[in-house]
Amino acid sequence: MSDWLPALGQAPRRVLSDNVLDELRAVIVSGGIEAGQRLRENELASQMRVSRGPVREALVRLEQEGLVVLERHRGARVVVLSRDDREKLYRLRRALEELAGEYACANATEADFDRANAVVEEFVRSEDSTRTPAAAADFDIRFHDSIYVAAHNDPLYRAWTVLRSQVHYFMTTRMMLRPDYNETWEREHMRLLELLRERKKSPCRKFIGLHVEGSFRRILLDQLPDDSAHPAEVAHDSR
Amino acid sequence: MSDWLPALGQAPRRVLSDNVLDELRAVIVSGGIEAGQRLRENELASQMRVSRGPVREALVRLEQEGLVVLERHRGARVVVLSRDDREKLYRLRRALEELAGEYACANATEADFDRANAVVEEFVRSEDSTRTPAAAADFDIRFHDSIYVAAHNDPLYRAWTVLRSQVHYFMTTRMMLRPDYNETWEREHMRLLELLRERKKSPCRKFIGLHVEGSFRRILLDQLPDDSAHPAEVAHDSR
DNA sequence: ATATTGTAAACCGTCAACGGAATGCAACTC
DNA sequence: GAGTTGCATTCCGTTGACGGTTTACAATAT
Repeated sequence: MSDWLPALGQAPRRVLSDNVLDELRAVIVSGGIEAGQRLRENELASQMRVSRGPVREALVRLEQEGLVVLERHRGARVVVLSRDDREKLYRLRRALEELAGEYACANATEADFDRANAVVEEFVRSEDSTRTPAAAADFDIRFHDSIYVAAHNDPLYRAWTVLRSQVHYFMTTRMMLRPDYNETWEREHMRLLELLRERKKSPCRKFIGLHVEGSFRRILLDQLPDDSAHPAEVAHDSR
Repeated sequence: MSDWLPALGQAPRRVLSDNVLDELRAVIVSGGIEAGQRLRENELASQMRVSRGPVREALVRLEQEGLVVLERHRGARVVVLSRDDREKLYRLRRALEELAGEYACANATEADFDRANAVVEEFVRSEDSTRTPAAAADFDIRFHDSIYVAAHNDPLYRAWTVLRSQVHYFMTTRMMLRPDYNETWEREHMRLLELLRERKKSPCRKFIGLHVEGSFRRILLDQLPDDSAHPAEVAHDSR
């Protein structure tokens, strides 16, 4: 076997359902579809110029990610997260991410840190005008995802996968960009990277706990006290 | 609307892929298929007398549960868990279950406790001769699942779903039934139920942490020091 | 004999059509 | 007129077939 070639990474082996999945997820987490709205297989399929097969597969995966709720013979709806769900979500996220921090301290490589750092730098370089809530949420998810990757912990990453899209969705739809958002974001995430590089588990865990809780509180406090912002709910079909 | 009927629970609305999923999961977690073995869609479909559609859907769900690994154009294999994976799995399970205990203290109803208790009683009533590793693992999973149910925490339950089958699989394939297994199992789980009924979060968290860690250690210590028990691994197709 | 290339079979991804369940609306009853 | 029942439409679950990728094997060259 000859391996003298300049390490060309393996060719991407994507299939239609992968694209459908990515497209649907992107649209939903960016707030492009109202919560509770029905997702008709035929509609999605014809709109994306594919058959219903790949769409069905993507919907099953989206259900696993918690973005979509499937009911037998009744079709799919975009998930509706109650305030209670969101609190539980963040409490769980905190527990997972504290663990991720510890594992990252133990297992992260320089390449891992570089990838995480690249996200921060891309955020800093990005134009102010592009800083919509959706864009900011994207950056945040990408950074924290890179921490889970750096943990090199498969079961943990799979658990994060179950929360990630819901967190992303939640952030996009409820984030308010305060004036000090950019500065705070940059500072906290760079500090976290420093702590990880020092590979001291306990301080990492504490910082991450505070960071996750803080971001949740910031998002919540900018909002109305209850769910009155979501008056539509499920209700009768709104086509 | 008349609702005078004696509360007959909603009819089960199952479809073929549900049955395929349950059947496949049951076979895999009971150790009926070797780790790393290929799962051919055609083979499964014809054996279960369904078309490939429901099989494909079940396989996607099994991948989400971590029991199966899908590779594009290459098909599905039963997952192979390394010792490292198993350690990470149990560390994560511990974190989740500690959380579940706290939430169960806050949210569990009497009906929840009854259901959990029913599992313990069924275990006690069961014949000694039926206590195979697979049967014991079933009981254990059922009990702990009822704790997660009692927590009334959807995101947490979904995270548990991602681990449950792997834990189940792990327990079945590696458990040794020591002479004192029955007594220990009964005692520890009844004690846990007591603590939950007292609704004191901190003692619950501590007990659950020790319980999960203890069961992991018991399983591991009865085994060989490394993975030499799994010599097959992936390797070339063994049909 | 070893390594490489060509070839055929096996298998997966996708599609389109069929049958059945669910939903909404109209007709009907009381 | 309020509530119920029947009906038609819509949509989902399932199937079988087709095309492309992968894998295993045989043929060829070195």
